[in-house]
Amino acid sequence: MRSSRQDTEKHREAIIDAAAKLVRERGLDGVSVPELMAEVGMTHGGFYRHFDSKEALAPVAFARAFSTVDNFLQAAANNHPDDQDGTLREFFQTYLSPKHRDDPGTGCASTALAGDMARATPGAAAQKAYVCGVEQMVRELQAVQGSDSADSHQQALVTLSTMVGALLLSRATRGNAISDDLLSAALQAILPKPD
Amino acid sequence: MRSSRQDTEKHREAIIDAAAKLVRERGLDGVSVPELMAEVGMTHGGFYRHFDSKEALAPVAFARAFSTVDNFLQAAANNHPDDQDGTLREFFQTYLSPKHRDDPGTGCASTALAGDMARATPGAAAQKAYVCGVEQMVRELQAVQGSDSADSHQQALVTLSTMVGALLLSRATRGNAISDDLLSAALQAILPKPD
DNA sequence: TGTACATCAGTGAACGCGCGTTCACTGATGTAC
DNA sequence: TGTACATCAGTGAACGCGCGTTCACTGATGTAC
Repeated sequence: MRSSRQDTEKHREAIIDAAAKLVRERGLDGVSVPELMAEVGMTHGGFYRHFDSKEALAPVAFARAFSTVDNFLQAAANNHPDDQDGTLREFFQTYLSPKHRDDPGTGCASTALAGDMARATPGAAAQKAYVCGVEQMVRELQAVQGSDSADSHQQALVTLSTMVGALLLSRATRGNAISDDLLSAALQAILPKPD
Repeated sequence: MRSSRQDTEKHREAIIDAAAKLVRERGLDGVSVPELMAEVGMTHGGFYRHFDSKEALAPVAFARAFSTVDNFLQAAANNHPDDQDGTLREFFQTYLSPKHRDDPGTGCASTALAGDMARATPGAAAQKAYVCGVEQMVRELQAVQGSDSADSHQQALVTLSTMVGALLLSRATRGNAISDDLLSAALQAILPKPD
């Protein structure tokens, strides 16, 4: 029954990947250990060979969850080399799309986990991972959005707030007209103005 | 042991008030029936004289939770009669304050419940109450913020998104420098420009 | 390279716990006369 | 207004359930020689 070291590492990665997805979809409390392990085709007992507790998994899963949104921005940047406006445009359009709204499991962790972190114990490892992810997202946004003005940090914070707020409200109101309106209104507001 | 009709109604209101507060602090899943009833000085069994189930309480508690933020705007309006800019200024300052961040139980329901509703079953009674509350908040914001332009509805949606996003991210990053920065950056961005 | 043995990844039954909910019971309230 | 009785708000023990976690066990993997 014992797995090889390679398989063990693969299993650990699979657990983290599954947790990163499920945690964004349902929150940490919404994912049980048996359920998580079933997702990767194992039984619950094995979980504790990889993590001391469910709590110990949280920061690792959160950090993994944040790596997805990086891909959003990087993909946009790759599609528009040396074109910051084009990069931003694609990034914003992807972020504030019905597709992203309807698929939180593969989407932005800042938005998906914000509600949980707002209630988490400040200073816990999970929150540290979350704050780290948000700060990195602000830095990346700031770098692409404009290093020209002195208040580019503030600008990035505002843009992120609008994005997170619109996406979360859009998810929360899904099935109603206002859900789409929130996405398109926010997109209009943050899209770089054409010259 | 039987309560009078007056007392019964008082108890029901106390349960709803307590639920409206606790649900904003910890989410619906974070509040147990025994805990809720203890908050109003009763035992859990009596809960089911007032509500068929915990699920049936949710929309009622949510609707109650939304009445608080109305007071934010109305209080600001009362302090600045016939002064929309002054009203908005006070409203935004109150909303994006460390005090509001640190006290979700008495604060805006749109923000406090957004994370839970993003994961709720669309169309459920709880979500209907939430959507209703958000729509009313947009309407009120639109009325105060400016009926001059044709896209005042869009403007209200964007402002709400920024407010909700900034407040939620600020809560989620509490204890870190970025938490205060998010509030002040968003406040700067949405405050009406002095003439 | 083969062999003997220790290691340990994963299994699944079992634990204590708190949850939402039920229900027999109590006794003050409300009603009928 | 008084009295007899039905009603029903609230109590608290008890239910089944799923949770996080533990642990004896299995047997393939890794290691020592």
